[in-house]
Amino acid sequence: MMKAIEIPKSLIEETIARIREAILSGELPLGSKLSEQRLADMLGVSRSPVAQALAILKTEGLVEIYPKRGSYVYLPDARDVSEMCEYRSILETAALTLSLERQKAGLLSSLRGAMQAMETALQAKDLKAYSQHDMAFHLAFLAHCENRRLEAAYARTISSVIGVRTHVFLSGSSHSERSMAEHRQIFAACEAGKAVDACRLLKAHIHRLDEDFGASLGGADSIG
Amino acid sequence: MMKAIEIPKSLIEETIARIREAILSGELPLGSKLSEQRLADMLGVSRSPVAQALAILKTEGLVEIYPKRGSYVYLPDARDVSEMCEYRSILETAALTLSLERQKAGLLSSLRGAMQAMETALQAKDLKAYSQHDMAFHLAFLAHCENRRLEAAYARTISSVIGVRTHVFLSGSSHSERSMAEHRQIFAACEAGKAVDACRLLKAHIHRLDEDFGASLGGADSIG
DNA sequence: CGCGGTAATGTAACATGTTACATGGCAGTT
DNA sequence: AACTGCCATGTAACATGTTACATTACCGCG
Repeated sequence: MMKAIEIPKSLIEETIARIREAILSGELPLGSKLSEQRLADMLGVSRSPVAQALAILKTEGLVEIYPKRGSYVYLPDARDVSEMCEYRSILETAALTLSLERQKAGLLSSLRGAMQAMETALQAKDLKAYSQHDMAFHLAFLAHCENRRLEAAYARTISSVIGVRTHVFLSGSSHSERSMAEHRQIFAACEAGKAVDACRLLKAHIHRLDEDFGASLGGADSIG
Repeated sequence: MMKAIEIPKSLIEETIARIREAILSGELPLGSKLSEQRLADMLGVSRSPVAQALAILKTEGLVEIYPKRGSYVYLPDARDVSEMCEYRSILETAALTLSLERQKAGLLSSLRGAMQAMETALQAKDLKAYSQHDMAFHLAFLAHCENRRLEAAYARTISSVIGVRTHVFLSGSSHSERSMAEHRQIFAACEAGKAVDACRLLKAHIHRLDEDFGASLGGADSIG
């Protein structure tokens, strides 16, 4: 049987993905200037798809646009990060509660898989892999909550969190062992069906980024 | 003292606002086809700003884009509306809780103002005004929660809710008196500082749209 | 030395031209 | 009548040209 030929994504989608990736990986540092023309040249496309991509990334909070002057990678201050974490924890605890009600078995199975991968990565000291599976752990709540709007909203907001986390990682203010322990606790609460406890733990866990970001500001004035 | 001259908004912003308004008012019915060219002609602009506007409206969930084929006003089914309401109630109850913690006095004052305006509009049987002040009531929670991300997320999501509500209004399945009573209850709970009760009432109130939408589907097959 | 004006440059906003894709109808074949 | 492929049309994706705005540096003048 022949396989369907793969339809190439639109240039805009591709451009969005590339720029987002560059920001999340730290290749385009927080606060750095983005010229449509330069980005277009780098990616080998014209300015149109770049302009549209930046407009979309703005709605994700990853890019700030100053009309006629230029665009910049977002540069959160402590308050921004704080609000970001609070918002994220609102979405994620809601998703946790719903998925525990609606797809508990599937949720636990996904969480278990992510946790095992995290343990492995931690022992191998592979921080990148750890980070990916950490993300998978959190995405599991969204994948099983049976609300596509909530899932989409989370996807839209999580990018900027990852961007901050990359920055924190690069500045060396992260604590993987504690993080791992917290994930284990959250999982245990979910398994026991204690939604309220799980939410409390999850909220505290998410707000840890706040502290780490503060530490990264104090430790090294790497931003700006 | 001279007043600052007003800077004309960008065409894109203006285009977004116009198209959004047309959808929310029912001028462009749910599910109807949108041609970039026709919209550009109607608004007297070129296709570029229209294309960008549609891309943004897509992220708000107001428009669906099928590559190379055309764009359409969103056409939610019962499940979509259900998820929309659930998502909205997640954001709004979170905002209620936060604003009660952080700016209780300001919140109560805004709520009171909105409620009085609603009463007046109800007595005058001015449904349009009622609807606007109803919206102001709900926005008060967001305005006082001190989390700009949450506020922005709400702004992005509320459009599609309004679009559905317009449809419900037009099909005559709305119940303003009951709505008014619910707002009074929510306000009372807030005033008493009973956040949990207020959230429960608010959630039920928001999900009322669900029922009304169902009724509008059954009563008249006006969609599609 | 400070100030006002101006010119140069970078930038995106916007318009428009070109291309490729999706669709529907129609004709030709059986 | 049914099926097949072609063509006409509508559509947006993308590229590029043009314009207007914002910022900066500089220069001449007080």
